[in-house]
Amino acid sequence: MSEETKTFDPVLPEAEVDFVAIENEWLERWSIADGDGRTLVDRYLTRNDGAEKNHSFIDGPITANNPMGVHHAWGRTYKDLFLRFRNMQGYRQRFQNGYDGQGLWVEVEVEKEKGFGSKQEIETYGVGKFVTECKARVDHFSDIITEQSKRLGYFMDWDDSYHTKSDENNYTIWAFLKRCCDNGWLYKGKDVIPWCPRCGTGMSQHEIATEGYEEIVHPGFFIRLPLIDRDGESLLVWTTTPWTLAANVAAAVNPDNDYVKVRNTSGDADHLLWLSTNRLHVLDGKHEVVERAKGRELLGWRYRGPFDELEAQTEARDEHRVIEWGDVGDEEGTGIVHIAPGAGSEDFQLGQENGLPVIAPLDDAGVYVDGFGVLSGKSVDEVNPIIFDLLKASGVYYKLEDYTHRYPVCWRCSSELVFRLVDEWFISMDELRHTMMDATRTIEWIPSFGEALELDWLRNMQDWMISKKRYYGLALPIYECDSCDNFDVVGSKEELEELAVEGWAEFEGNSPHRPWIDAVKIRCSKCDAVTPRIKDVGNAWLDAGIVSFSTLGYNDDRDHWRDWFPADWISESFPGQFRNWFYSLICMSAALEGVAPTRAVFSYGLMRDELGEEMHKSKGNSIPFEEAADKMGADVMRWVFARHIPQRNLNFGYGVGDAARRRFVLPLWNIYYFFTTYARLDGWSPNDANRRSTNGHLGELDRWAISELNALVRSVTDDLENWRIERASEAIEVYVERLSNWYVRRSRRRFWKSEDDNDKLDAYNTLYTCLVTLSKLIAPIMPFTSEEIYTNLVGRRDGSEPDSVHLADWPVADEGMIDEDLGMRTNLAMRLASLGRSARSAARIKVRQPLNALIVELNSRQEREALPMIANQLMDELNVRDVRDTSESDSLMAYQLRPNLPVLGPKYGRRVNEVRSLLAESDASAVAASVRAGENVELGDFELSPDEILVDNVAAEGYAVESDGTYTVGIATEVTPELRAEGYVRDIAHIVQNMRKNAGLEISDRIRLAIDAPEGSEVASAISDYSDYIANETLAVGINGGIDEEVARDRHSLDGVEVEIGLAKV
RNA sequence: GGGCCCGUAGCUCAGUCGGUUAGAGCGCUACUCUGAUAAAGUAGAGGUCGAUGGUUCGAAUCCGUCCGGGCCCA
Repeated sequence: MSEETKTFDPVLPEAEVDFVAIENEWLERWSIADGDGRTLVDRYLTRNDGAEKNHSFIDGPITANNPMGVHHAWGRTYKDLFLRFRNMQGYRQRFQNGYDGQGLWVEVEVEKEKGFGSKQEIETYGVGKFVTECKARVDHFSDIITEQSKRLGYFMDWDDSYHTKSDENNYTIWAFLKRCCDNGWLYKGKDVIPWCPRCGTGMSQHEIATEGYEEIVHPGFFIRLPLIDRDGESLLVWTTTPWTLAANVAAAVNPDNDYVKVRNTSGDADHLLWLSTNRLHVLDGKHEVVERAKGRELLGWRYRGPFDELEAQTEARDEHRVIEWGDVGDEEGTGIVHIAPGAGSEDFQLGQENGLPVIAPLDDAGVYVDGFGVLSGKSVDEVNPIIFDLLKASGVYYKLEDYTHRYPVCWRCSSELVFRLVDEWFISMDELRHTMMDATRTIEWIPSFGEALELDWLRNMQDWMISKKRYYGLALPIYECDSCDNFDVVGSKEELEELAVEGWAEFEGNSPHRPWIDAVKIRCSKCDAVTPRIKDVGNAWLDAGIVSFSTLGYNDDRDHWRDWFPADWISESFPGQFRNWFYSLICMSAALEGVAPTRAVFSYGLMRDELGEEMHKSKGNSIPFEEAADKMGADVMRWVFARHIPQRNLNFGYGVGDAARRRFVLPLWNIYYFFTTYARLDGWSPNDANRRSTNGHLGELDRWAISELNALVRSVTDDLENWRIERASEAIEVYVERLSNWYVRRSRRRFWKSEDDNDKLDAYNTLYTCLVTLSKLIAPIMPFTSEEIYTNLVGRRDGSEPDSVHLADWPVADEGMIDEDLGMRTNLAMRLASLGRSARSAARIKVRQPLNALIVELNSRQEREALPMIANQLMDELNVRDVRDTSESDSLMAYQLRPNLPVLGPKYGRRVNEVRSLLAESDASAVAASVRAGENVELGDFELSPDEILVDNVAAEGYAVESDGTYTVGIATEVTPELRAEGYVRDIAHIVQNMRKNAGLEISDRIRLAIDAPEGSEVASAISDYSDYIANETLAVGINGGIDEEVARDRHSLDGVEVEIGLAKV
């Protein structure tokens, strides 16, 4: 096929184009294998395989527990677009997606499916079956997310996704834990954690913070704690959890607060009560204060506990005393707090600091253990009445009232949580903390406040509790000896095989999960006893934190690992990640290698609905990903994400999608549609002959478009290299807007009037270059639309260019094409044209009516010199015969003077105000003349140079004047008979154009015209004087030469003169 | 109690290394333009730039304090 016959495929106008259908077509085409069995995605992924330079990305694993929502699409868009950008730049990259698929979250969902309500039911069902189903669930949803991601246009090596449940991941964590153990960081400790008595499991702080609080009415229960060495005196304490009283060990006061001793003056005067000065209103009856004291004076006082007779109180019985705690407030209760270290998290901390005994009253089902008298064997939900009775009997009961507060509940079954003492395994942070903080400081945090957030967390973090008493998760390779106090940690599968003394055959062939792994036993390294693995599984953040090692072959290909570690960047939403993934990633990297796992962290905020409300399925305001993809399209969605400032929360919905479509996608498409429509009509294609400028040098407008394009390439590249995606996309949007509303609008006639073939070729060439380059710039953000445009313009015709925009090289700015002066004067032209239109509008003279002159007031010599170069554009744009600057027509303008503050301020300081008033009093036109002439101006004590005074035009005789504070234009308003005649002619041409369009004529159809105007009228003579012009404008081959088969006829009134026009197709 | 982010038009948000009359888009109103046409342009209406004190010739912008919203930690 010869070059001449190649043309672009027809393009649908925006009103008819179906972007979603285009996206689905591309998904299809991208997945079709070529002759070598490779799809376009394959070719994209391997594009830079031989490249020297690489750019390493490590994916934070997505929870494969449910289908992904639009909020995931947000984060995945960032990942995809930065990967695409670097791929086009030629960097060798890894395209490995990650799936998080171990831990309680998965268990919970499977339990829901099965209708399980407790751990017991899992045991009964069979741990093996249960774990197998957990794995199946993860596989199921990772498949779904993979398909969803493809729909988003996310190009990844989907067959190579890593899974945190994989053997490799689990065994690499073993190696990490072994290292921790060797360093002496791993230990077994106790902690009091929130616990669901019904489900029999602990809750992490994270699980509670997310959704686990409800308004609950509890007893607000006041009791007396009689003081041992102060007869008749008691501490008054208050609690909302009476069941914890049996575990009471101490009472806490704030040493800085004020306390009082009071006597009841209206009733029972026997008991003197101590409480906070600010809590006197909680007392029943009338009271008098008999003593005042600071909290610190109460410290050490011993008291009799409410349940001292219980066996469980043996250790604490003689220890009950008042201790200090700075967090005790006086906003609720009595200002004296009952402390039960075995039944409250803060109580436990305080107990540890004060060396208090710990009394743990509950078993894992929330039932009192032995040693609690009548309470033993009773559930925590049923003991309140018993406790009230017991304390009434012992005389310390004071009063009971209802108290409503927010209290943690189980996010699964809504049971009220209790706090329970458990054995857990920890990694000590004492030695790691500083390594981690140093590593954090080497990372570039985007946004920068991320560093402060991470450091804040690291400063305050406690030791990492890594164990969980559950079933499906990392099998902690800890073997705790029953016979002595030793424990061993196994660092690899091979090591385990070597150490195994029983159960290996049973385990072999299975993943290192419960229950299979539990069959294997080793010998205690200290006493030789046969030792089983502890039952606990690992904290899920171990699974995600290890991936900078496990996915890069740390254990078996160290060179490969070194090639890709540390990552150049990672990216996740920041809420939560500072104490989760970022934390665990940094922790494990610091522990194993003493360095940061990544050079940069790019993070972003939360997605909300369009009203700023949190998205919830139950609220009905969440948007399923598929629905959004079908309704707004992936590209529009991605553009919304790209335009958003990442660190801010994103209010997302169909409204913002539609705004992005109208603001950016449609204008871009319109340019593309316009270009291809005319190129097809003219048979223009980008062959070698057509791609050369036949004029030798391009005109002002073309050079501007190219100059701005190169400036755009430069800034977008810089922005993307520095993570400023919102600026890159904004710059592209601004460019497209100006290309559309200045370049194309100003150039339209060049495409459809063949007055100058060379000029027309320049226009095609220029717009072609702009569109092709734009398609590459938007390729990372909008993979579908860019591909559609690029392949039509380039991919299917030019063998020297890649056939897909996703295989194209990222454009490099040609600095030589960037002309700052040209940019300045085009901005000036746009500004002056806008002011000119405004002036016309104010004078109510439409643009179609030619006028004689536009006078402009400029601010610098540079601008005055530029004016002749943009005069033609202004004449055309504003339909005026002449453009002059005020230096040639002083008398037409009046002046107003303003001080140039940025110059004067630093020079004169507070005396600026004197200059201001002197200027106001001066002879404005005389000063303006001096400024214009470049002469200094003397005002009072000041001698001001021309650049220190700004001159505005405020009025003009016979001119419509507009000013924007920087520039002023005046447009001559006189309409001479000659100008009026030209106006009529343009009106008629316009009417005919509309008739052509309404009659359904093609743009290139020739016509015959019959125009009747009253004889002797100005309109009639204008028509005959300018018949050539009318014919040329409307593609008429004859006017008033008689017409056959008329297709349109219309009557119009021009200045009250009736004109009738008939039109026929040739 | 501590750390961090945010507060600008009816809505969504730019702007903030101090500078003259604080902007855009959407929405509303009027007018104009029209061979990209369900686009575009011009104008109007709409603001205590959260409050307050300070620094400065000059503060939406810098600093202090406070208020409100949010995230995290305790």
